[in-house]
Formats: sequence, C-alpha cells, structure tokens
Amino acid sequence: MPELPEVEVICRGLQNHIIGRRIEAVHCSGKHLRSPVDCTGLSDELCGQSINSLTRRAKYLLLQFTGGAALILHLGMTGNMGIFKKGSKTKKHDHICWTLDNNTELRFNDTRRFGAVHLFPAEEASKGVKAFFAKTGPEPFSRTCSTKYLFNRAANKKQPVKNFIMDSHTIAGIGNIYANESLFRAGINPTLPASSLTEKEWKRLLTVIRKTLKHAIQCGGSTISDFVNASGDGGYFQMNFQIYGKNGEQCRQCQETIQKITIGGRASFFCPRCQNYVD
DNA sequence: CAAGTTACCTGACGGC
DNA sequence: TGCCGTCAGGTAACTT
Repeated sequence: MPELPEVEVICRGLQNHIIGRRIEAVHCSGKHLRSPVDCTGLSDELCGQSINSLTRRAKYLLLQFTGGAALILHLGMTGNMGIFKKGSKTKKHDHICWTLDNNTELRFNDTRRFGAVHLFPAEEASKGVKAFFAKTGPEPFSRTCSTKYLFNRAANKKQPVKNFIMDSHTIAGIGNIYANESLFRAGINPTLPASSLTEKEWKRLLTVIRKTLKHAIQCGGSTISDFVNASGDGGYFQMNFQIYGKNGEQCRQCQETIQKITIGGRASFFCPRCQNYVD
C-alpha cells in the first residue's frame, strides 16, 4: 500500500488525533510482523508517556514521546494506522493497539505482516533513531536531493533507472507506483542504465518526481485495494494513474499500446513511443 | 562491490 | 463450488 504519499497522508491525518495524548495501554495480537513485536517493551516504555511529535521519514513514521523514547513504524505492503473509539470492534489483522487518554485507540493493522515496529528507549533514542536512518537516502523534497546528487550517484551504475530511484538508500519514499508514474511523465524509459541519463534528464526526472508525489499527497494518496487515511477515507490519486497497471491500454499522450515488463522482479509499465524504448 | 534473487505473509483473482 | 497458480503498494538478507 504505502509509498511516500500514502505515509504522508496517514501521518498528517493522525497528527491532530494523537499529538499530546498520553499512552494508557498497549495491546498486541501476538503475531510477529517482519520481526517479533516486543509488546512488554512497548508497554513498559510507553505507558504514561505522551506523544510529542509524529513525523514521516522515507516510508517510516516516527513517534517521539515526552520521556524521550521513540517509535519507528513501517507499514510494509498492507499496513495502516487508524484512530478508533476505545473498545470498538477490531478488524482482522489489527496487530498493535495503543490506548490513548481520550477514550480512543491508535491501531496498526497489517494483513501481510511485512510492517515493522522499532522501539527506542529514552536513553538511546536519539542515537538509535539517527543510526536507523543513517543509510536512508535524502527526502525527495530536500535540497540535499539535487539534480547533481542524483546525477553523480548514478555515475557508473548499470542498474535500470527504475530500480535506482526505488532504492531507499538513494532517494527516500519512491515505490513501484510512483517510479512507474514518474518515469512515464518524464518520458524516460525505465530500463535505461541509471548512468546513461544526462544531467538534463535527471533534472526533468527529479522535477517530475516531486510534482507527482505532491499531487498524490493532495489527492490523499492512492487507493488500490483498501488504503484509507486516519479518517477512513480512501485516496484518489489512482484516478490520475497514467501508466501503472495500464498494460494493453492506449497511452494517454500518443495512443500507442502500453507495455508491461518485469524489471527487478517488479511489474513495470511504459509507453514504447513516449518513453523511447530501446531494445 | 554492484546487481539480481529470494524470503517474509495473506488475500484476491482467473483458469480449469 | 473449489483447488491451484499467480500476483500485489516493501525491505533486507542472501547469492552471483
């Protein structure tokens, strides 16, 4: 489900509901996510603490608590976070539930359990969080993420440009949907070696990535199967997909038939004309 | 070291 | 109806 725009939408949607709230209790399903969940640790560290901030970094959510502890959450492929009335009916695959001090509950739901939760106790939180993101690439909207940075980093990389921009160590937050969409909108073939793009092309691609992500955030993200924000509403950026999932359909720009191929094991869509496919 | 492959998990869908 | 294979928004640990 969640790439940068979806995580950003969840983050913004939750902020008003949880910032300043105190954790009263933590309950877990007992099932492991990508790794086992330390429910006792979560409970011991967080109960009685209030939430100071909720921010997004890459596709992660970062919660910081008054006592200094921090929590990093990843939503995997199918994860979501929502606010519910205390004691209301839970859903299948609710795995972690934080009871808040205003008769509500923050719940983490994740069907496929590819999500993750990392707890950083107060003493080691700032160091731990820093180390956690040490290898994470820059945010696409940051100044660090410049045309020059991408161009230089792509030098000598034979890897397809699509994989290159989906690598979180290179640039944060771009997953399969927005990689496909951005490359189409920039008129760049996804299979091209990253090193083959000119500086001018990197400039165009970066501009388009930013524009696409921003637009998607404004649309409330993309809802493919069941993505909903904190209020339970789906996003509608999927209405704006130009290329993702459109194999066999006509290109919106030139009427050529959109092709589907596999790059790096992931479904990839492109227009052979607009994206100048070179075999 | 870079790049490709596999594993983690559930559910939806199409073919038979 | 149901069984089976395939595929799905991500990431990291493997292998080559």
